[in-house]
Amino acid sequence: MSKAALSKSCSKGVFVFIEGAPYLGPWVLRKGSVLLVKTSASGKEQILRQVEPGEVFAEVPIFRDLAWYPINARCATDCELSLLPAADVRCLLKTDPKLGWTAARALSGRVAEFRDVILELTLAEAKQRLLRYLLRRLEGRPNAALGVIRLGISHQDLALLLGVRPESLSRALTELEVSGKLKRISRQTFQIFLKQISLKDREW
Amino acid sequence: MSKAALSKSCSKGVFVFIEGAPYLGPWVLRKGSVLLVKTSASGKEQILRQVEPGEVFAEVPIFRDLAWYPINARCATDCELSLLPAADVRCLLKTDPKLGWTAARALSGRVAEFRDVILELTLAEAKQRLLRYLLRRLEGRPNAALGVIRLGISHQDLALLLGVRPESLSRALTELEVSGKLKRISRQTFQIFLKQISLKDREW
DNA sequence: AAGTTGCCTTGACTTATGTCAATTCCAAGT
DNA sequence: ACTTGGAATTGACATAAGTCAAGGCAACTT
Repeated sequence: MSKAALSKSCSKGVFVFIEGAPYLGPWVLRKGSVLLVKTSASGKEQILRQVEPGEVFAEVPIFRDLAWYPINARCATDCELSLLPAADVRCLLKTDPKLGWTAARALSGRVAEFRDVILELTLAEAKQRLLRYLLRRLEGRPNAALGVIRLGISHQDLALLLGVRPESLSRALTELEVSGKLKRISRQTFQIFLKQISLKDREW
Repeated sequence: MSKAALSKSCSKGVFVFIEGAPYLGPWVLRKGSVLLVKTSASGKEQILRQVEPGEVFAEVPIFRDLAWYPINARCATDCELSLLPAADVRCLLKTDPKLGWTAARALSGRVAEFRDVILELTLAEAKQRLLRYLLRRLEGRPNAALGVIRLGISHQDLALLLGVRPESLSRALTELEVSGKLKRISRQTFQIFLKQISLKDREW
């Protein structure tokens, strides 16, 4: 498999690509955290996805034959990335037909993810969304019982991810702290008190 | 191609399948309108997609190996449907490797759709969402210039689709009528005055 | 035709979240 | 240790949308 992956380092705040830039291919995030952001004509922003190390992003245009990246990708932290050149990927997909099936599996996962984001946005309110985000972050970790989270993303960006204003996020955090569901250790670190979290907080 | 499609007729309001029911396979909508609905634990509902004739739905579980339908499918009107049995579809996908590629294309379209729904929900407010929905319905039609729309969906369901309460939809409609952007001909039919619609209404 | 039923609409009110300005906090650099 | 600038918080207020209750309209039944 001659995957000619092109490596790149980006520091915090830098855009890996912006909306409308020529589509070079999907990226693999090796280290750090990347945010996929859409900016509206009126200047509002929404973060569609927080990419974790090991994940692939910007793979959809491969299948839709788009010549441009449809969104912006900004580094939330210093990052290390690899570009998988579009031509190579397309070639690979043609030669090995089984990869089509693999791709379909991956994309169906993305559909499910986005479906959940939609439900989250419409069925839960801001405070609950924040709590559920923190819980999800806990689940992904090995020592989930401990209940300590390092955000790894600025409050501003987290607000965009949750679809609220930074001020609202700030208020939601203090409310959760007052109600005993979490404790702020530092701006980036929280302790979550799982015992104080009811089923209603976890469910839609 | 031995597609053993199983035909079925459903009348308005009937569920084609409900969340948690054993996964039989994807469906093709031949006639009518089907709504894919998620119900939250607290009883709130959100419509994820309005399926139009000719479209396939509930295909994601094929690729995710789900044994149950993850959402509800309700007929908004009397419908005619065909079931594509899961076993047959899986078999077909194995024998013809090119289909994996086709499936990936279809799924990437669904990802883009859902991405747009997320942006719509977070970047536009209710009145604008309604107007944009109506405009989208116009575009899909041959005589788009005419500017007349038949909803084909109850106001209640449209509200769920837009992620608002029926009352809010009602108010949004009257506001759009007052501002001269549309005229209610009947409860189901509207005339859209394209000249009165600014760029801002169309953009995010 | 009158009555019934199920939507849709309207009105009055509440609540969540947005907005904008003023601080305060914190971390990086001098 | 001090300075400084960006980020986070807080307060006061505005507004979109939700809630609940009442009324109206239209289609169907008898």
